[in-house]
Amino acid sequence: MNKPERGPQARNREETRERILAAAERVFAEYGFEGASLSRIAAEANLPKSNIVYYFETKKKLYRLVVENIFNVWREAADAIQPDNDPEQALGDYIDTKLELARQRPYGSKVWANEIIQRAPIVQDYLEGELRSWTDDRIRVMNHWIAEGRIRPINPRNLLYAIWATTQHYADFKHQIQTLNEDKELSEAQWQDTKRAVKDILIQGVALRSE
Amino acid sequence: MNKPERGPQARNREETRERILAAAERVFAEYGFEGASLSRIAAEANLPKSNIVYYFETKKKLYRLVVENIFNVWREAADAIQPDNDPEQALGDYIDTKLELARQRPYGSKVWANEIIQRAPIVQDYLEGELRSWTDDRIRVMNHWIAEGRIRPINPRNLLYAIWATTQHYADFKHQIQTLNEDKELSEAQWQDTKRAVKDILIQGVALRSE
DNA sequence: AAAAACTTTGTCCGCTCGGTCAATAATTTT
DNA sequence: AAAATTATTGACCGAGCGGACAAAGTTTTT
Repeated sequence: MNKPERGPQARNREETRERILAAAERVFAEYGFEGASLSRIAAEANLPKSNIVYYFETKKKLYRLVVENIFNVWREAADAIQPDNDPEQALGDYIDTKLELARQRPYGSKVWANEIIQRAPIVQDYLEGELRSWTDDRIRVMNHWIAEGRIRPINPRNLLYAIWATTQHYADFKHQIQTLNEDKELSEAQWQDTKRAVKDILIQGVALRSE
Repeated sequence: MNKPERGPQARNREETRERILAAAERVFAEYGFEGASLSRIAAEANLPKSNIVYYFETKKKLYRLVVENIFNVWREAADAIQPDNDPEQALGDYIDTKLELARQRPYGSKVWANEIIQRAPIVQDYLEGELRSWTDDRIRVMNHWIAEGRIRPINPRNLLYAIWATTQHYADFKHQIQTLNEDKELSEAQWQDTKRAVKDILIQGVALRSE
């Protein structure tokens, strides 16, 4: 009856699950939910297809886990958006972290984008629950900043969307950016440039003119 | 031999093609290239599947036309980005037009997003040809503006990406925005707000501080 | 009005899909 | 070491896929 004794089997089980999840993130990102096939995911993970089904039961359940993963990562990135923090600093940190995630986890971002483009057929409940309350919290903070005259009175919702759009663009449209960069990945220096430019544009957009 | 006499047949032919293209835009947008099926497109267009094949031969060719359509619409939207125009006016107009397109042609935008997310398996040649030269032209204009000290010295490429990302976000992530808006479509007033806010953020981001 | 060209549509095909299942192998519990 | 549990895998299934094709209907050209 006692399972959680973490024998070699349990460890391997977790490793295999992670490997499948990583493969699934890549494949879902590049083909969308319907376009991704279990056999492609299996090939990517170097496992037979039946093994995937054994661990995750259905394609839909596997997909949901992938989507929830990226959402949770993003959620943590906004930790700095708190009433008492300096707005420009907090938003700058948020943008930095978000861009870093676009760089490190582009597949997750693409899966999310795909799911939303297709009108969230699988995770709509997530949007109406966790995403909505999380977003409302951040907007409340930004309204607080505006009330205190610490940033320009810009609709926080549109500001938030601008941040999301701009940062995630570097993941979702990575291929286009690369093509427009002579087919080369962005260099370290270009990433630094990008972070500076994005913050520059967006932060100056909300900063008080008097500064 | 003479065909272009535009009899009732020719007119009907064009109507049918347009109906299929419109249906295909919607279906490709919501399911991606692989997820979209010819039978779904056919059902959406109220035609038998064979008819689609008759007019467009293959799914791929039909898809390409859909993608080229939206690209051409977007291309025209940037007409105002010319060296002699006022930068803030020109960029503001571009943003306005781009947002209006996000509102009126969300499906086209979604198809484009899907194609890029999936690394442009069908239209890569387009990216390397028309998109690249078009983009370089705009960047040249913006560098000209910077050299003349008419906008802040922000990397034009990042600025362009910020504009694309932010405007297209309102099409591609329309469903998410709607969910965060109490499941209601944006009202006319909200669209006006959005246009103002987006321009406010991005234009203030490039505007000279001295103004 | 006969012939030619174009359009519409139903049927059919080989293939891949998500998922089931049973056989087997490996590990853990008794 | 026997029994029970967990993990791995190949064979298989009905369904839907993109597309080929031929028959029938319509329009245009002779």
